[in-house]
Amino acid sequence: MSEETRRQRLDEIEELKRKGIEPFPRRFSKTHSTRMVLDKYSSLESSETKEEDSLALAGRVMAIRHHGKSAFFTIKDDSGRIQAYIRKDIAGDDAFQLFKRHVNIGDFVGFSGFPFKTHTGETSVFVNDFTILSKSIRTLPEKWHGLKDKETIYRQRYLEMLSDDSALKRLKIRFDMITLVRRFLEKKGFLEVETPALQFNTGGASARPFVTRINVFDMDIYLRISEELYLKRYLVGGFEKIFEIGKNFRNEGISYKHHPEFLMMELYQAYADYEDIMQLTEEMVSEVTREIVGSHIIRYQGNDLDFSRPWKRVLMTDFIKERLGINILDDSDEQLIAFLRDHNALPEIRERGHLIEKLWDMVEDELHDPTFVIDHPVVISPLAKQHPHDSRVTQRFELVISGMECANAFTELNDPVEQRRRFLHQAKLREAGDVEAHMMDHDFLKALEFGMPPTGGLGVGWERIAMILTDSPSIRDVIPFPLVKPDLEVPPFEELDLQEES
RNA sequence: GGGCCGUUAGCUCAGUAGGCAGAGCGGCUGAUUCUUAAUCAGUAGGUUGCAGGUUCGACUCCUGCACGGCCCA
Repeated sequence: MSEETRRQRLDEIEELKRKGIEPFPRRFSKTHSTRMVLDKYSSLESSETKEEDSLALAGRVMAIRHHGKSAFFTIKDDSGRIQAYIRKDIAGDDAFQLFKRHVNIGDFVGFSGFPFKTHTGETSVFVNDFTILSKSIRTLPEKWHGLKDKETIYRQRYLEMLSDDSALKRLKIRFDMITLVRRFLEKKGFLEVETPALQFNTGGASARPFVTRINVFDMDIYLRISEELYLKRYLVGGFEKIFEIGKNFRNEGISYKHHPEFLMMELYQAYADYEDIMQLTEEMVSEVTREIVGSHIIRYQGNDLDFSRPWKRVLMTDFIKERLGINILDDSDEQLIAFLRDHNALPEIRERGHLIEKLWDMVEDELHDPTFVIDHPVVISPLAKQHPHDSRVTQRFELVISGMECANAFTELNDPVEQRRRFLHQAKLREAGDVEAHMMDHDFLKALEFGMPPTGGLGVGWERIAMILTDSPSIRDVIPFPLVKPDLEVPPFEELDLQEES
């Protein structure tokens, strides 16, 4: 097993130290990335060398092809891979022996040399000096098939990153996307702010929170389930255009589109309504996807999604009526229950809001192209302002892409009396056993009573959009270190190594 | 929570009617000064996820558990 290989490498490290060679030196002066060399010297002719140009590169050894007194090897850095060629007569006996005897796949190395192109036309670096930068004592995943085991990929994502260039690219897209969002919002005059993640009263969404313990107060405290109620306090305080990008935590199931800890972006704009926010959302998501994918058509899991503007809008009430024949505003609770029972989808809690959510769940996945689902019923929207033409619904929209809720927004409820009424209704639901109902938040109500301007607000689950942009089937593919049950197996040899070698 | 599938060398995977556990990559030794999944010769490496059961004999059949995946709720 690899324990043998590991043993050999540990011995090798000792051997190097005895020879006065440091297996873990402190720094290396690198002048070029692999990308820079490939870009700069692609125009060389085959077999052409450019000895006058001096290069210093560093990276991880990914492949070695020994040829007696010479060898080709490939290194990888964060810009890509390049081939290097080391020859005894050029690099010298010491450097060549060091390479030949002591370098393995997985080691970090640094070398200087000059560019050349092989007979077969591959841009390479001819090594004239060589050093080890960090010895690896475990064997890397297989060079051709890479890492396939999902469990290992999730538990040891670094192995997927270092062995699968497309994994690196996928994760980079996720982070690039967030950078683009920040740039877009700054350009629009939004200020990035922060709100507490530890909250005694967590609200702003229908979800079960994580409970933890704060020792100085000897009290239970929650991890936030949304940023909403604190961001609105900024509006009360006088900020007009703000956003926050941060982790939220919901103590719920894990699925291809749910993860207990996820990245949420929320944005609030004073004096705007949901119509303004819809325009902003469409512009923002379009710009970000265009920058990353460069097309209005995005291939996702075998389907083409059309991001061409303007995006379709459907009334939630109409869409459910059209697909299921149920009118969520006019039909009675009994009619909704009967329908859900017939479809074996009756939720545990038979409150109207839950019935409507369930009916919506049944049709949500029929929307593929980006679609705004608008004007949700008041009963499922306790923080949204009512529609001026129909007090049973709110000025709210959800952006659905490929059956996933990617964004949620509304004209924010800023009437403290109405907000109190909504909270009271939620409190009743909680008392009746609805663990996801909103908590009464007196501090927030007090803030509202000082006056909050008319405001449009938005929440975006960018990780779901990242799934689409990277054609990933699961949200865990764009979360670098997803939650997995801890591996309780303790390696038996930890103590042994230290004792034996000191 | 339910159903289905998976777990064999560091990695990717074979395997048998229930009868000595295999290959490739990687490692080690040697040959090799333009290779590129380099090649050639040799070689080491296994608690077959864990615990029980059936059996003369279990990687294989049965039960339970753990972890993971997919689907459903």
